[in-house]
Amino acid sequence: MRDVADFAGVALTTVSRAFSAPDKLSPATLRRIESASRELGYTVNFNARSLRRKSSGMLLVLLPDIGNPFFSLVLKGIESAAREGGRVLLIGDTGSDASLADSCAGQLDAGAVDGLILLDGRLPFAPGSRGRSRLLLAPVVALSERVEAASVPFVGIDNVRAARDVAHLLADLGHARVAHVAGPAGNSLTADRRRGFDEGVAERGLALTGALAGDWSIVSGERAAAALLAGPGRPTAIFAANDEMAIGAIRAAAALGLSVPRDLAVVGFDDIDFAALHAPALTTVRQPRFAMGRAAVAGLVERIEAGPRPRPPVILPHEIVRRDSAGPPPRSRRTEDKRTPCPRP
Amino acid sequence: MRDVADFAGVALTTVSRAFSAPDKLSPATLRRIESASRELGYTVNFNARSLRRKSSGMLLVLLPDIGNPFFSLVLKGIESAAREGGRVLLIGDTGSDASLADSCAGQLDAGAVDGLILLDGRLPFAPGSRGRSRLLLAPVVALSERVEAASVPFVGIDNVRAARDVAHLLADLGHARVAHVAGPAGNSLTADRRRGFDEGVAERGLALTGALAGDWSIVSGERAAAALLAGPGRPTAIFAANDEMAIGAIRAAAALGLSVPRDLAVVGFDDIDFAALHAPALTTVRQPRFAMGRAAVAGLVERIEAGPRPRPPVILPHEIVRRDSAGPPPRSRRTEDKRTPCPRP
DNA sequence: CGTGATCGTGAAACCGTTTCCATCACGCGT
DNA sequence: ACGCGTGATGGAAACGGTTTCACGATCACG
Repeated sequence: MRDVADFAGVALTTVSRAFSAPDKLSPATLRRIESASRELGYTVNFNARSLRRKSSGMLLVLLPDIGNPFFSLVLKGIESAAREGGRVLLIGDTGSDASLADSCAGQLDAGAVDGLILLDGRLPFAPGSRGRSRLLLAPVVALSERVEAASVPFVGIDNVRAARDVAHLLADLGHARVAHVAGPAGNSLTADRRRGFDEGVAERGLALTGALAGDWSIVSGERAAAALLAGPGRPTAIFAANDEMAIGAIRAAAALGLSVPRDLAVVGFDDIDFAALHAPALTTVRQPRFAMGRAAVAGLVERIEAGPRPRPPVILPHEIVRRDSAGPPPRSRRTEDKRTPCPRP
Repeated sequence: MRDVADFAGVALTTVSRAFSAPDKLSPATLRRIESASRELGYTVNFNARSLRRKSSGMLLVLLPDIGNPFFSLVLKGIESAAREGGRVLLIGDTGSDASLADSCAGQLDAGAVDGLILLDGRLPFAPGSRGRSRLLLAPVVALSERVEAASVPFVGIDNVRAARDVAHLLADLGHARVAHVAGPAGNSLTADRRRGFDEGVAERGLALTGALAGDWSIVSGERAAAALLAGPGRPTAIFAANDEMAIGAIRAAAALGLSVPRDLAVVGFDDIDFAALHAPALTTVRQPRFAMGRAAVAGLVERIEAGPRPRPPVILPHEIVRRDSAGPPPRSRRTEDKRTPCPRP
C-alpha cells in the first residue's frame, strides 16, 4: 500500500480510502491510484482488513449433509443473498459429529466469520456451556429446522400446517387408511410433521394404520414402508416426511408388486429437484427453498448490524404440489367389501 | 492475551506458544494457560494470526453447481482431508458466471485463502491477463476436470480409458449398434469420454448410430436420447456421459414404450449415490470420488508447502459397476431379420 | 560441581488496514 | 477583503496476535 501511495504520489490514507470508500475521493486521484495499483499488482489484504475492521464479511453455514438434495437450492439462495450483500460463504459439513460443529462454531469467537446459519437442528456446544451461552447472543439464525433455544431467530415454513394439509389432501382423494414414514426422533421437523399429520388425520376421521421412523434416506424409507405395508390393515396411502423416503416407499411398494399410484398413494415433503422427474412424479409439499436461503441471510445480516434483539420467526408459505404419485384409493377396497364385485378390466 | 498471561502468571510469549506450538511447553504450564483462557473466555483471533502468518489455513473450492450429486462425495473427501490437516473449507458456487469465479479466485491474491481447488474446468481470469498468469504459479489444483493450462496439477481418473471400457462392455454384451449422449461441448470430460467411447467402438467393430450433446441434466439426457432413439437404425445401447443423463435416457426410452434393460441398454458415468437406487439400477463407471477429494487436498497442500514445482497428474483407478440397466440386446433384432418370427408373449 | 538440555521471560519489531484528527485549499456570502 | 463551511488529503496511532533474540532459571545427570 505504501508503494502504491508513493507511486501515485498520494498518502497512504488516500490509497486506503480508494478501496474502502471510493466516492470520498476526487475522480482524478481515484483513477491515479487505480492505475498505480494495477501497475504494481496490488490487492487489498483480506486478513489485515478483517483484523482492523473486526469483521470479515464471511458467513458460516453449518449443515449435516452437503449431499442432501434439499440443501442445494437453499444454499443457492443463501449464496445469492450473501453475494448481493458483498459477503462470502463458508460451508461446514458437520456430518454426525457434534464436536466438529463446535469447532466450526468456534470460528465465530475467533472472529473468522461474522455470523452463523444453522441448517442443522442442533445448536453447537453443550447446553449450559460457556460456548452455548455466547452463541445465543451471537449473530446466529436457524434455517428450516428450529433449535431448542427460542432466542435464536428462525426461518422456515409451518411444518405442522403443511403436514395437516397433506392429511386433508389424502382425505379429499378418498383415502381412509393412511400411514406415516417419519423422520428420525428428536428432530423438530419430524415432530412437527408428525403432529400436523396426526391432527389432519383426526380432523378428517382417517385411520392411521402405523407410523415408523426413517433417517431421511431412501433405503430407510423403503424399509419403513415395507413394514407398514406388510402389517394388517394395509394403508392405501403413505405420507413420508421427506421426498427421499417417499421414493423409498415407492420402491417398497414395487417390491411387493404394488404400483404407485394405482395401488398406493405416496406423498413426500420438500419438493427436491428430482421429485418432478421421478417416475411416478412425486406429489409433495414444496418448500420455498431459495427464498428461505435468502430470508436467512437477510435475518442474519440484520442481527449482525442491529444486535441480538429478539425477532419473530419468519414463516414462509409452502405449497402442495400435486403430481402423479398420489391418486384415489384402489377399487379393490370396494371389492373387498363384496358390494360391487366387478371384473378386472 | 495479555490478560490470560497475567492470569496464568506466565509471559505473553508463553501464551502464544501454548496455542501455536503446545508441545514446546511443559504440560503443567499448558494446563494452566488453558484453564486461564477458558476462565477468561479467550480465543485466538483468527484474523490477527492469519495476518501475521501470511496464511489463513483456508482452502477455496470452486464448483459450477453445488447441487450436482457428483460433487457431494468429492466434497466430503476434500473436507475430511482438509480437516485432518487443520484446514478450513470455503466453497464457492460459481454457477455459469465467469466474473463470479474471478472474484472468488481474487481471494487468493487477497490472502484470504491459501489454495484453490477447481472442480470447474474453467480457470478463472481471462487467458493472458495478469490474474491468470499469477494463478498459474499459485497453489491451485484441478479436480476431475482438467484445465487448459498444463502447469496446473490435476487429480482425476482416466476418462478416455473408462469410456473405452464401456464400449467394450457393450460389445461383450452383444450389442452392435450403440449411441452416445455426450456432455456439453468445450468440456474436457465430454471430449475424453467421447474419444474413449469412439476408440472402443472402433476397436470392437461396433456401429455408432449417433451422438448428441446434453448439459449433464436429466432433461437434457432425455431429450438427446429421445432424438437418438427416434432416428433410423435405432441403437440397442446408449452410453451417457453421466448418470443423470443416463436416467434421462431411461425416461426417454420409457416414453417410447421401451423398457430398460429389455429393449435398450443404458450405461451411465460417475456412480452417483442414486445410481444404485434407481429403478432399474444403473450400470455405470464408478469414480473414486472420496479418494479424489482427498488426493486433491494432498496435492494442494504439497503445492502450498513446496511451491509451484510441476507435478505429474494423479490418475486414480475407476471401476465399471454392472447393475441392471445394461443387458444383452433385445431378441427383436432377430425378428426384424424375419428369421424366427415369433408371436409376442 | 560442571554441563547440557529444557522451559520460560521481556522487549521489540512486524503484518497491512482503518480511522481519528488535523491541515489545506477553494469558493461563497456578506 | 474576510471569515467560514466544505471536501479532499495527510500523519500517526491503533488493531491483536506472532516471531525473534538474548538471556535467566531450573533440573537431572555424571
